[in-house]
Amino acid sequence: MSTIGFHSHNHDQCIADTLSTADAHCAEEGLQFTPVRRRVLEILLAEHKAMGAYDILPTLADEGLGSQPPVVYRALDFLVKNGLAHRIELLNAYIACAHLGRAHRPAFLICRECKLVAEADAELARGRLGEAAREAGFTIERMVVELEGLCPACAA
Amino acid sequence: MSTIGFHSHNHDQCIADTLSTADAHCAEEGLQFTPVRRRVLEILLAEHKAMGAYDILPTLADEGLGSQPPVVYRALDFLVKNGLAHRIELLNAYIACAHLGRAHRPAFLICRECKLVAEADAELARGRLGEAAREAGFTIERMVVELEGLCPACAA
DNA sequence: AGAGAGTCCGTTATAACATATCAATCCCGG
DNA sequence: CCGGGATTGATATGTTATAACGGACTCTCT
Ligand SMILES: [Zn+2]
Ligand SMILES: [Zn+2]
Ligand SMILES: [Zn+2]
Ligand SMILES: [Zn+2]
Repeated sequence: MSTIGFHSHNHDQCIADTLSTADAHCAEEGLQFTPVRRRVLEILLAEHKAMGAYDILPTLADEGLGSQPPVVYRALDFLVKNGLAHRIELLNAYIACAHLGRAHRPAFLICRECKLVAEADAELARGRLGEAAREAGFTIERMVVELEGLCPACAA
Repeated sequence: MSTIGFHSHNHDQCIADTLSTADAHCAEEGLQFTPVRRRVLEILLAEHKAMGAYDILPTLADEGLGSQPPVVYRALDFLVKNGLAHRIELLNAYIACAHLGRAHRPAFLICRECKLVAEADAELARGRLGEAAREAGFTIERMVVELEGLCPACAA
């Protein structure tokens, strides 16, 4: 799994691909990909950066899609629950999933300088830590792995 | 490194040891371990659970040690900066360090049922994930590893 | 002693993030 | 057409965190 986000790429294509994959996924699963939900995903997709709920809200409001916090939080809950977006705990913010369609346990690389967020694979972290948890009798239900630091561009 | 928190242990001793280690550490480093700061650490030490700033505040207020949010946040910042406590991002809460004095990169096992938090070693997670970050050109400055699940007692 | 710097603390106000609740609407199968 | 489930609208509130300013104390240098 690559760490999309720090690599330069055709981002318009990246957006289009993700949206069509999301459409297909929701159709398959019988999920209602409503205008609010779709637009929130589009807004998140604009950049590979995390956005707070209150960053998203004004855009939604301008477009007449709802102007109160619950509207955006409900949409974000839907996206997160269905794997279309992820919540970044370190930032209290949300980001579109960069690996839509592929089952994955995300880990995040967060640049403290430019705020870009790349998505990597947390399975890579599980090995010995998973063993340690098992030895402690702990049942892992959710892993949060977030690495803060400097992306290649900002380190240079 | 053991995962203190889920094991039964002499907790009064656990508290006393940690406080005296903290006293010694602050003396060595020339840090001012003021009454507010010490009391906040004591409050955190009462249980191996994470507490929010606003859980701590009333106790402080009752004792005349400050009744406004900045008081407790400043104390928590001090404790976290100096390694005497850790912030749990998943819970927006704080916990006393269970491995005071030993250099460590903590990972947390958080029971969603009883809210106990155990501290394990995040180095265990670094191996292949660290490689992946390096390949992406990402410089890790801070790791947040938090595992939510069920502790042995609650799983039974 | 007095001036200046540094650190900590008290206080007010506000920012930022998130949810509870209830009513209205839409949509689809029976 | 009707009923139930999901979604949305709207108001209010709850929770977490910081900005900003001034006062108290201590230490140091002159
Ligand atoms: Zn892209
Ligand atoms: Zn960067
Ligand atoms: Zn620790
Ligand atoms: Zn438990």
